[in-house]
Amino acid sequence: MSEARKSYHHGNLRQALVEATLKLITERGPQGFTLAEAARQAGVSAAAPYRHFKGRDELIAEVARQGYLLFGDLLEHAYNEGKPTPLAAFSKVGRAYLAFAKRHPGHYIAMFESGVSLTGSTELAHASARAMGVMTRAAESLMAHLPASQRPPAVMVSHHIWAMSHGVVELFARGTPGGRAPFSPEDLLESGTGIYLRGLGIITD
Amino acid sequence: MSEARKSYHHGNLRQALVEATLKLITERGPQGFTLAEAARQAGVSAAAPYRHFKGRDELIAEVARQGYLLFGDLLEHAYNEGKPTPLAAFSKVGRAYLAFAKRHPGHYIAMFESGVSLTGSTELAHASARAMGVMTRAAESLMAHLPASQRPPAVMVSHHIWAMSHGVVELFARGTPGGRAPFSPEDLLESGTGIYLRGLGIITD
DNA sequence: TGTACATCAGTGAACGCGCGTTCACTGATGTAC
DNA sequence: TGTACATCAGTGAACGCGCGTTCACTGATGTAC
Repeated sequence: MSEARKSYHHGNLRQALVEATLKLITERGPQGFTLAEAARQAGVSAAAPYRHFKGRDELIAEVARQGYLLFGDLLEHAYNEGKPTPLAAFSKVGRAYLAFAKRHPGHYIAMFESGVSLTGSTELAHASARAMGVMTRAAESLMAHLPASQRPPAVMVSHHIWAMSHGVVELFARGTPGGRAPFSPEDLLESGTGIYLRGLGIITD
Repeated sequence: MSEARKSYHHGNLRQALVEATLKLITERGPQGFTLAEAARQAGVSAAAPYRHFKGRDELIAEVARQGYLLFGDLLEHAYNEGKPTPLAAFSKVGRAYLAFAKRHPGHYIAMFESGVSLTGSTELAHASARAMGVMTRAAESLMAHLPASQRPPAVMVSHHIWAMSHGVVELFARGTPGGRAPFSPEDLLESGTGIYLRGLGIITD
């Protein structure tokens, strides 16, 4: 990290700033990050970032954008077009959600806790919509064989799952409030969605 | 707000600072709050808060503490010792959770989004544990008549519900990410917990 | 292949700002006698 | 009831700090001919 540059030009400052931001956000939270500190970590003067970003907010938005892209990719990969079975694929998506939050906390925080506005940028909105679309598709194929009368809208189901996943991440996978929980985040999410799916009539035993 | 004081002494500066903090947190987020601004809103010099709090963090912790107390009271009241039925009481608790987050956003943010540490203060930890205890008791009485073999631990169930509630609040009841949702937060939480309870075997139809 | 020149991506100094915190102080209040 | 005095809860000035941002600048790179 922050090797002394050989040349006057950095080479890839834009991405270096993104990575410094990830590190800072992970260590100090969404507000502990400053443009000046990111520049410092990239081994560059405080004015340099302005060659690549309009300002602080645009840098965070870029981090969030990259986060949504990666998130979408991981969810797509986990879903794998619903193979081998819709239920197995759905479970994998849930696990992928939690794994993403744990392995990429900086991205997760930029996406969901930084106050970044999805309406601010078309690309951001698009990246976000794609990721959420995977969850909705997973819910849809899961319910394909339920009688229409007892089949709630797929978007609603994906929102339920999203809410529970996000709640587990925020309350139990991070440092603070629920910290002393007797169950791991993974167990909680797995058991929670299990009960939920039984309620939907998708699991019966 | 911030009436000119008549006297040299404020009278109730401590609580006035708490209220200014609530207002600031609500309007600008947990980090948009500053001690200096809170003092200004209370009509007092920037040094005055130090007569009542050691510093910024202690003021936020006090706001969180009051929040947990109020939260606990509201949940207790909603639960009402499980009357008229455990199921009805449980539903009321869920609605009370969401109502609290909406009606007292400043408290909610201080409690769950400010990074305040529960281990920092015994009183805080106690107030928090009491509020969560209500949810666990509600889950317990709800499951009292389930056969032991298919009855998950009450703490686990209350964590599931807590996670889903928190997720709904963060994603759909606040400004940003899920903003454009086709369902209200209330509907989402109601339908989500309904499906979950069916999965538990508490609702059957 | 060489050269002139435009453009790009940095620098470093400077700015104004608001914050958190400390300090010696002073006005107001409460209490002992 | 009056007075002396201790304590409490404010003031206001000052500090050091780091931030975001702008600006004229300069070294490095790319390109037309």
